[in-house]
Amino acid sequence: MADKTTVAPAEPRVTPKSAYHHGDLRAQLIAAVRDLVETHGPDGFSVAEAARRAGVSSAAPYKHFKDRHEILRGVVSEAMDRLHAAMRSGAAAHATGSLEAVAAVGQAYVNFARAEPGVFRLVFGLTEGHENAPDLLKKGENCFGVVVEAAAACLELAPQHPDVQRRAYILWSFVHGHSFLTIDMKHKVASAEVDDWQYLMEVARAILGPVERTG
Amino acid sequence: MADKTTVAPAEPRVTPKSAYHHGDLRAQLIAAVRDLVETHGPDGFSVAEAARRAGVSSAAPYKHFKDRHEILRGVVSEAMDRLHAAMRSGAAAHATGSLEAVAAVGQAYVNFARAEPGVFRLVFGLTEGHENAPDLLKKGENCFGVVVEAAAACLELAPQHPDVQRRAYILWSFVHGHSFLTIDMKHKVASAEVDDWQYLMEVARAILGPVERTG
DNA sequence: CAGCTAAAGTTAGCAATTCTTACATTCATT
DNA sequence: AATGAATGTAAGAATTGCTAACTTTAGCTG
Repeated sequence: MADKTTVAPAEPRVTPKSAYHHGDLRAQLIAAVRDLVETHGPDGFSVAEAARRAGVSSAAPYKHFKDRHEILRGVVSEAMDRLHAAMRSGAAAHATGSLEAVAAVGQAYVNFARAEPGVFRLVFGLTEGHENAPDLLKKGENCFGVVVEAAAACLELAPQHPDVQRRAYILWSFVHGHSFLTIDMKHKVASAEVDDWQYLMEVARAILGPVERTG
Repeated sequence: MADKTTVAPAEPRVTPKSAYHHGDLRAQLIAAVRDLVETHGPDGFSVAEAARRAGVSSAAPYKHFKDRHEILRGVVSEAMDRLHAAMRSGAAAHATGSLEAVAAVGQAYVNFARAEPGVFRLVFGLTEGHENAPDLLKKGENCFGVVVEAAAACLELAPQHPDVQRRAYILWSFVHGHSFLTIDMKHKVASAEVDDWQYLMEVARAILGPVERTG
């Protein structure tokens, strides 16, 4: 029944010839939910309100999504695609192997969190969506892969090297935590956007700088 | 009206003489909600279910809490007290000024997240509770204060020193991010608890180690 | 082009939830 | 004992998640 809809068509036929009943409701619902999550918080969202915004009845969404969680997963999936793209283009804006490239990946991450705190929180706060969604897990790992690649280039080691993996994870942890703390309680120390770059460079230098073997 | 109940009595008269109508419902509701949040996820909680578990009618909770958000805030407040205590006792278990003391604070943080992922997520994922709750903000800053103190002792500087603040924030970001990533997607790199200490020490060393002035 | 099928939408409705209002009970103090 | 405030219940309004049954339209086929 609703098996193929789980993964999402990804490309909604771009332009449906003559506007179905509605057009393509799926994308519009995801957009509406994204907006709701952003303005009213991750829990201040309802399928009914999303349907209302899309101009359809409250039962229509269930033709496209199994349940409310699947809609949220759709939002998360779309958001992760954008996050991934932002991270990649952040890295690409600097010389391969430079600390700046690493910092830029982190900056893209933080920028995303700042720009869409509600969605960001949803992406990483979704609990019951993650288990049944291997595609989301993979997208998460792809994002981590961008960090790994930048770190590997910086250390001039293979991405599979455990030292690279470990350091990349440390960097990711910092950026992830910084993003959350920033949007959560906008701590004084990390209030201004200007500070981000300084922080990111400092941490990248501290973690990737002098290679000291552990163990 | 519901002003004094915001902060919570903290000690509920210990043992009410002959069991009021109920005993002390407030603490029991918080406990029930904490359990629900832990088992069914942060969103899988309902006032009705909590009341059911406490053996009272579904309207009873509203005599103690203004609305469902205030109950959650109660859970968060209680959880932050425990987190704060754990962090302090973690630091106290090691020599003042040692890197181990810093790492132990982080370890306590991570342990909490692992032990109560649902509550942990609730504490830092609560959106509509934070604005109207300056006491929660303060408790959060108190937790940060533990990190600052440990870092200050380690660097032999005053806690107010900007260098201390900045480095403490970086450490906190890492631990915070690591905690989230661990419970979110239990990334392979950070699966075993044994790794925590190694990570924490490595980061503490990298951040607090050689004092290099920035700017 | 008629006609069939499946997709995509609607209306109606159930069960559950949040929160309010009005009422009942019990504690604690005088 | 009697009263006032705290604490509970019962009942109900509004909203939501989701299902069932029905209708419309798109797109294919003969």
